[in-house]
Amino acid sequence: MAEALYRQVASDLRLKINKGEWSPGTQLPSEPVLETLYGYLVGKGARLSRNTVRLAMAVLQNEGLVEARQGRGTFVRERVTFTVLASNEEGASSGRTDRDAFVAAVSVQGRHPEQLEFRMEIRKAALEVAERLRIDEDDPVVVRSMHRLIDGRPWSTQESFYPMDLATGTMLMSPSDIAHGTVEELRRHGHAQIGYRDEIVCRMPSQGEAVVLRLGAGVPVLEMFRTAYSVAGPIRLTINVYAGDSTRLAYDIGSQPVE
Amino acid sequence: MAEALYRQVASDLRLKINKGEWSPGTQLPSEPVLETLYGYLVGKGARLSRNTVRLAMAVLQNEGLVEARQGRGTFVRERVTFTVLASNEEGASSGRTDRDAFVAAVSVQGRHPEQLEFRMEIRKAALEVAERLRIDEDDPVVVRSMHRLIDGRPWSTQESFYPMDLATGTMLMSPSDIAHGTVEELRRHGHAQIGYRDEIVCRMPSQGEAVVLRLGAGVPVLEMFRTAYSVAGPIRLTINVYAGDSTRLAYDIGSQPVE
DNA sequence: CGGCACCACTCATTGGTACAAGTCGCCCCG
DNA sequence: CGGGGCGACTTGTACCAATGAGTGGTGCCG
Repeated sequence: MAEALYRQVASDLRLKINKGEWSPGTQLPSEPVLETLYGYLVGKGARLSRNTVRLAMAVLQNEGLVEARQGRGTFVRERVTFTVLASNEEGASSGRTDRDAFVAAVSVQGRHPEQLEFRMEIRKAALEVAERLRIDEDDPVVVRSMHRLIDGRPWSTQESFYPMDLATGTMLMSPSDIAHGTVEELRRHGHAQIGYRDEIVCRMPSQGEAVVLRLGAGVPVLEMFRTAYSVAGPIRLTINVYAGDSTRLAYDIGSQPVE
Repeated sequence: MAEALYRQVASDLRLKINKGEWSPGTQLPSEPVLETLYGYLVGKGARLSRNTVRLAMAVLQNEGLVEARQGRGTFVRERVTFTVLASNEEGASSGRTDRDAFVAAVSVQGRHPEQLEFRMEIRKAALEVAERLRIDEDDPVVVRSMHRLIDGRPWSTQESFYPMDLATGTMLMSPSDIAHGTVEELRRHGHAQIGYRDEIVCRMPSQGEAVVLRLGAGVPVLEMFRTAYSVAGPIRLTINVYAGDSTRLAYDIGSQPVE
């Protein structure tokens, strides 16, 4: 066997998509059509079985190239990306809120931002949280979380973790948004932020994430762990999970040339 | 229908893996065994069809949780991650080479680094390259590329693009490694690097990348575009493609607390 | 003329079968 | 005792069939 039939079909379809022969949004031929269309691979006038065609489509879906909608058809996926400049957020001088920062950044790129489902709760710290905040596992932490949307599409989830001893007596314990922002609120209580470390990984989404972010098959997520520090140590851990197909993170390091 | 059978099977297997009931490296029950094992989902004493079981396994493979090897079995995937501190590389003071930086960073984490397949060629600039180097599409660029391995496993590919006018007359045109490093070589020719911008995206690998990096199904890649600047403008674009399941990028922004 | 029912088409799920191909160990034969 | 062959077991590929379920348009009926 030279190469599996379904791989040949997938490769040919992939080629057509990458060459722009089928542009984003285009509907692919239906499965029965593809059966006869690629029948020549096994013989003149022959047809492929439906399973073989579906295996090929599964490959492309897992690559995030196409998206199947039951009852409608299969379409070339189209996604626009939003760039997050992650290196100059949370400037010491700014009095703007986190919300404002997000709204401003998105609006500049000509999109419509939204923040949803703001929640505050108290949880026991998981291992990856405890390690970064330098507390013990299962120590209580304050969690403030939300979802973000761009142009009505789910884009990212955010969870911020604060050590209990820092949060007590501050507005961080309030179950609503803070007008002047959490960074400023912590500063007012003697925990001025001096910097942060971002750790970035990519992986396939969990089931829950796929639902919340409305990710199709074959779309990975970008996960960012931001540990913020005061001079005394960690004051916050923020975990952002971004839809991988519509997010670009940017960091400016050192000096940038004048434009 | 409550939920598709194959999804129920996948969910249950996923749960067992995540709970650590099956640790990394463990062999999963074979397909025929799973058919009977989960037969109870459709009725007492019943069996699932092999297709259903295989669909469930495909889900887990696409999530990067397990890895099937023909003739052997299906195994819980095990991967260790390597962290790249991307924010303090290429310091102006260091005389170290790029190679040394990689080797040192990996060795510190107790692993064995390798660099392979060094190549130099001249190509026409693709759009994404031309935009960042601020040259015209199809302008010639010097490309220097390599693969990197950790503990004998492919880990990342790197391609560095230099504008033709900067590279001519420098060692960048030589088809071999530069002892003092490319940053230093450019500085000697009047193009001192003052900073860079990193852009990070994640996506599913192309077929070629999956082969070169030996990625199993369901493993995404992290792609980093690093545009380096002198005071006059862009002097280099480096594109790194990392195996997503074994890479963590880190950026330190602002001050870090003293340890 | 408006709304609803139905049909035609799409992909989704599940069942079955057969054979190919890779891996490994056992057993027999030299 | 050593080595090769064979067989058992694994996943991979390919086919067929039937039914479920979502979408959209057409046309009939009130």
